[in-house]
Amino acid sequence: MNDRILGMNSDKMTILKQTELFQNLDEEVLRILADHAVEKRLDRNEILFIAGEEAAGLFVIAEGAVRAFRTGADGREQIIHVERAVTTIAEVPVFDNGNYPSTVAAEEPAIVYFLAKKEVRNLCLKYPQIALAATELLAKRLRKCAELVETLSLREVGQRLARLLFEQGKAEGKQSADGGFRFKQKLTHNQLAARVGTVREVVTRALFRLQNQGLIIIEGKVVTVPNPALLTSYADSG
Amino acid sequence: MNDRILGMNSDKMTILKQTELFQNLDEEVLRILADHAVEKRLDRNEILFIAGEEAAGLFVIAEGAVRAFRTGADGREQIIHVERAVTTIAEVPVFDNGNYPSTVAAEEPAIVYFLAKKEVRNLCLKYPQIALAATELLAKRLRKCAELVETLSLREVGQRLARLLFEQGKAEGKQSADGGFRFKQKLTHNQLAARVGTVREVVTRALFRLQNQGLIIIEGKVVTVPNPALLTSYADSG
DNA sequence: AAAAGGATGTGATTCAGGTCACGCGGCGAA
DNA sequence: TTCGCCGCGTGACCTGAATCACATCCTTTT
Repeated sequence: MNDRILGMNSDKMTILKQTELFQNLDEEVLRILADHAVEKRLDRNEILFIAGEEAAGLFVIAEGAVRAFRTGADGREQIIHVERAVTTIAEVPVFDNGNYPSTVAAEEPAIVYFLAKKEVRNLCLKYPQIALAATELLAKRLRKCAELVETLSLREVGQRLARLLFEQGKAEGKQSADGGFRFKQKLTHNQLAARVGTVREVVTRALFRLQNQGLIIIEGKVVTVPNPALLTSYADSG
Repeated sequence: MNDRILGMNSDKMTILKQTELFQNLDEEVLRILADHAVEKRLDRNEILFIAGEEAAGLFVIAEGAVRAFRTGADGREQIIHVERAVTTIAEVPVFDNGNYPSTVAAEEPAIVYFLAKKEVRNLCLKYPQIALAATELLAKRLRKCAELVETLSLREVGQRLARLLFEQGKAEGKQSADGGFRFKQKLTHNQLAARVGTVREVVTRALFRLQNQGLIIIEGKVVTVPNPALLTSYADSG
């Protein structure tokens, strides 16, 4: 039993260690942190917390992926960002002492560890590197968020979609010999819509338009971007 | 001369001291910081830096106000946030080492102090309270930004406008006896449009609709919100 | 006080994108 | 294998918003 607990916690420790926030902590501290981490498993689409709820702490995504989103009056979701293992989520309320800023649900089945706000703050006071890491993390998030604002406000759906596909390609895609991307699309049109800020039908149509313009090729679930540069330039202007 | 410089710098020091980021620093450090701060005056609408430019450091807004925005292909501006004296701006690139995430221009004539990235980072390493303050600042910004994303994506213009007016009222407005707000609108329809993510004409019309629904009363530049609760509830749902 | 330049109201028009309503095909559960 | 749920494709339609084009109006400048 003791053995099992130790085993579990060293698992947790190795997870925590992979986190941008806690990577610099030494063994001892990690162990303490791991001892306080409460594990929770999430089914796909299970909700972890809801925007506006009082925030007790943050979560480490140990396995799987989650999405942070806001829900409109009509039930439509706008995804703010998606995070996959291993990262933290819900740092914002830990540092600004507010409620959860968005709803978070499992995009894929996930395992998360809960860490109380107080723990994390204490750590920050004691180990400034964490605070530093946090600033970097938050700054990156903020940058992305500002970009999202721009595209939502200033670009049209086709362009937003183009950008998303480009990013997916760059991240997951292999370069074809000629410099093109090719990757398997794991998202449904509905999911794409939620990221791009629209609805399913519009995505379907926009994808066809992109194809007709020769910017992408879709065969089943496989997306090919023959000329990534063209795709971005489309995303950025007209 | 020496005297004058000292005078100027103690001015700067008192400004820096009012900043969320540097408020906890002691005299000595503030003095060093002030010595390195380069002052710059901005006319209304003068541009301080442009999105995508390499970022050399952050700015302290000593006087006036600036807006951070993104420009669309057609030249339309989407304001991300507005900051007025005394605060810092452009912290993001200091902490994540990227370029400036948005363009910043003077909303009102302004005086700013430039602080090199390196300075600020060194301070963070030496005085963890700054890093802590930075996390709080960034977290707040991020929260606001996420809210902006939500309204842009999920609410319509009338609602966004309603929310903006409500916030203005809450911030600048006096409570009438009956609990209503009343304040002088300092923004033109164009400026409102840039914040709310639309164009002038649409703002004009949306304002009339809000009036017809009895949510606000506009007399010249004076806006009255008879029932703030009604206004928010409109902003949040239907 | 005249001129110039914003700021504002308003109609007409166009259009992207959201809504509805189906049909169809695939895939997993029973 | 069959049933039923999703995910996808599509046409018809509706509507919020952007665009264009003017006509005031109000300040600010000269």
